Amino acid sequence: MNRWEPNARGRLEAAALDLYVERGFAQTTVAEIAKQAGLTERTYFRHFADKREVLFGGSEELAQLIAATIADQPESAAPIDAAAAAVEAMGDRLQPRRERAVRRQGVIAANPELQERELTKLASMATTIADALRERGTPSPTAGLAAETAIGVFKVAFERWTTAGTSSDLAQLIRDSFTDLKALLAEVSP
Amino acid sequence: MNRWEPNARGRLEAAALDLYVERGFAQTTVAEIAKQAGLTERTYFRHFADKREVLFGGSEELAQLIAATIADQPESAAPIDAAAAAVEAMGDRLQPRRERAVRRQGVIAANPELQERELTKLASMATTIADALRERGTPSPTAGLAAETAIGVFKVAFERWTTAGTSSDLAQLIRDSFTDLKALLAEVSP
DNA sequence: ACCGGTGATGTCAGGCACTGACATCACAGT
DNA sequence: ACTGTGATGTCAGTGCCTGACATCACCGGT
Repeated sequence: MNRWEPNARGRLEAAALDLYVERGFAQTTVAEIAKQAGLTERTYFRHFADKREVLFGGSEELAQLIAATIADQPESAAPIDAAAAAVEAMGDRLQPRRERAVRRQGVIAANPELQERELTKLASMATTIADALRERGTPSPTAGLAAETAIGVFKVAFERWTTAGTSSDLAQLIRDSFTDLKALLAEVSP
Repeated sequence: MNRWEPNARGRLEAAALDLYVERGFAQTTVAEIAKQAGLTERTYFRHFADKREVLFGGSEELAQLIAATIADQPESAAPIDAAAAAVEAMGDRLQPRRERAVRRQGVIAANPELQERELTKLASMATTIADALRERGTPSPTAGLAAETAIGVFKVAFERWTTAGTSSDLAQLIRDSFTDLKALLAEVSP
């Protein structure tokens, strides 16, 4: 194996997912992941900040998608609608990767440390949404609230998606969940 | 110092908060915390699962409060109202501890690892709320959505509370945030 | 007053995540 | 060929966290 084999990062991601699925997150060492990818432990830590991060690669890309989607919304769109559009766009982006997403989610569901990291990523996306809303003039507290709400809806829909049959459509589940939420808040006491 | 000095757990919590505030989370070792509390590192790890957990002591107690509050709601209360009552009860519980909460929040705000743990605790509370709602007959997806929404509101209100003046009332801020959210969703496109 | 059980603490050894410092290698442009 | 640049390797070290076992204070029974 040449020292300069291309795509070291991708090889590390693949090796890690395989090993985490095969023998579990806690039972896998970073040294093993690196070895399977034909690299050393030290190199792993040059590509990923810690043992968990290797499972959360595309986050920055999704953040960009969110920001772009909200920026593209017409001015007339209400903040919550713009936020909804952003998470729907995420749904569309994730849809083709459903099989990998399910596999990954299995690993995450089996390990609290990984769930913790996932929550961090979702919170970061909420921040991205809120910032993008403020960028187009939404008042700060409103933006935060809309973002939190949108991410809450996303979490519920994503959970439904990964545990449902192959044919389910994430973006549609997101729309359904939003509808549910509106009904929920409509029956609230004034 | 006697080996059996009482309240080892409390001493560890106090020592940890002091040291984390004084020199930062990363620059503090568990051994130092233990020493300051008159204990050994090994004993620290018998009381707390890891270096972060020492800052999140009252979580189980809050979970109980949540469950009890929701169980006490009249049957006529809508799910979202029951969830709101739960987070308001949390607000009342935290209000007397505001000073400590602000201090703690400063440490957490300065460290991503601690923010990660905080998100985990909040997610756990969302689960507690959802379970309590299901217990009183709320359909499962509705319960999850109401819980996520209530926690989202709590986060926004808590943020306002810790960054605002001394006189602010957390429970009131929670109610205000809920009102804001209703307004937000009322202007949504149908 | 002794005595054994019980639970909290101490001691010791070790694995593994993660980091800093420095060496080494492949490749690109000159 | 020469040299700079960036990715990788090597090495040593710190600190988090755990298992196994010893030790200590207290409590209840005798």
